[in-house]
Parts: sequence; structure tokens; C-alpha cells
Amino acid sequence: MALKEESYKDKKVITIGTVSEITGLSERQIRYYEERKLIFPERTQKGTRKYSFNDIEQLMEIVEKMEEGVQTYEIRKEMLRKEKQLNEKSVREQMIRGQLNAQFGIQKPR
Amino acid sequence: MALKEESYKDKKVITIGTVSEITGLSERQIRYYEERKLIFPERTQKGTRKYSFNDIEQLMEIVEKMEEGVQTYEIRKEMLRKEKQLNEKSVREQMIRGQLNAQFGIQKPR
DNA sequence: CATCTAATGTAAGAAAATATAACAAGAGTG
DNA sequence: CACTCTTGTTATATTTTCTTACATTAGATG
Repeated sequence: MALKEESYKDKKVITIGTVSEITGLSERQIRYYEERKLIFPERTQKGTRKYSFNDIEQLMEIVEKMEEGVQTYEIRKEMLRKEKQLNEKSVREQMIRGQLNAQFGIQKPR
Repeated sequence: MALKEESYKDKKVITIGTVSEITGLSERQIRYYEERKLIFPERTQKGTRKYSFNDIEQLMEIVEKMEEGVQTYEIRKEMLRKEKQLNEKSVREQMIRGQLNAQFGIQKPR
């Protein structure tokens, strides 16, 4: 099997100029949104930013919100809220799985 | 709907340095394989090469063949053979579809 | 063995892309 | 008005990429 399709979306391989072309945002804007903690490119050793297709999708969403007049600060808050939700969900799921294992899981032989 | 997952794989967005990192090939080698018509990056207006994940997979396959001692010329021939096969397949399919349309397709009212 | 070819490394110099920092400016708000 | 948010612009430095040319190595061939 080659690389999972999935992994392409998350792989940070795109430089800022290309991101700018695709999204229509200026490089200035892209760097600013990073400063406001809305996106998190990786860096090469020498400091060049690398983005993923996921980052680009994220930027598209940011554009929409900005056009609606939402400020970066609000967008960030919203992001944190969603993240927290996801965390809680996964914790809940883990707990449930824990319960199930406790009752029906592999038992120590005694 | 966002961009189709599929499209990520074909989008030419990666610069040669990154391709080099991922594949382990030198930039020299990557450009040489292009010269031998094994890969076909796009170019920006100013001439910078852009590769897709597909190109990277292609390069991985090339690496394997080269390690087996296959020469670029042979690899190219093999590529052309496969391409031709695909073409013929699609032509056959189109002809079949054409036949079907002729017999059962939309008819002009008379 | 003497050549040839294929594949790759390396170096030089130019051009393109990116990074950071600082200042400017418009829009909206208290 | 004074302030903040967002973006543009400019300058300068660094990094990346491009092309071309020459060198080298290994294998194939006469």
C-alpha cells in the first residue's frame, strides 16, 4: 500500500507563495493569521514556512468569517471551543471503552 | 463540499527541495528524471518547478526500478506501454458506449 | 584495453522566493 | 479624538531554485 490518501491532506509541504495563490490571500495576511494563532505552519530548518492542504482549507474558512466581519480574536475563540468539544468527546469515548473493557474485556486469568 | 480528497494528490504545489526531502533523492536526480521524461512537474511563471504527491509516488517507483538496475530509458518505455494500454481500454469502452447509444440511446423524434 | 554512455556530483552566478521588522493608513469603536 | 484591528508597503537579509558546464564513476561495447 502506498501512502494513505488521508495523509496528504495533513502533510506540510506547501510554501507561502503557493498558499497565497490558492487562497487568494496576501502573504501578509497569511502570516498575520498565524500571528493571531489561527494557523500553525511548520518550519524548515532555515525558517521557511510549510503548510498543508488542511491549513489551506482552514484559511478558506477564515476568509469567510472575516468577510462576515468576525475578528481574528473571535475566530480563535471559536476554534478553541470546537477543539475543547472534540477533546471532551474523545475523553467520553475513552471512558466508555474503559467501562466496556472492565466488564467484557480481556480478563486476567486467575 | 470542500475540495475532493482526490484532487490533493494531483495538485502541483510542492517545490523541489521538499520533494527531495521526502523522496531522499537529490535535486539533481529529480531534474534528471524530468529530462528523461519520467516526471512532468509544472512551472510557475518565473520557472519554479511544482510537483504533486502523485509525482512523488512516481519518483518512489522510479527509485525502486533504478535500484534493480533498470535504466531510465527502460522505465520510460514501460510507462509508455502502460499509458497506451490505458488509452486502448478507454477507447474500447467509449466504442461500446457508442454502440449502446446507437441502439438504445436517445432517438430523434420523427 | 580504449571508448562510450548513463547517472550523478559539484560549482558558479543569476534570479526568485521567503523571512523579519518597521512604519503607514483606513475602518470601525468607545 | 484616541485606540485597536487589519492590511499594505518597503527595506534588507537569507534561503531556495534555476541553468549551465565540467568532472567522475561504473558498466557496456567495440
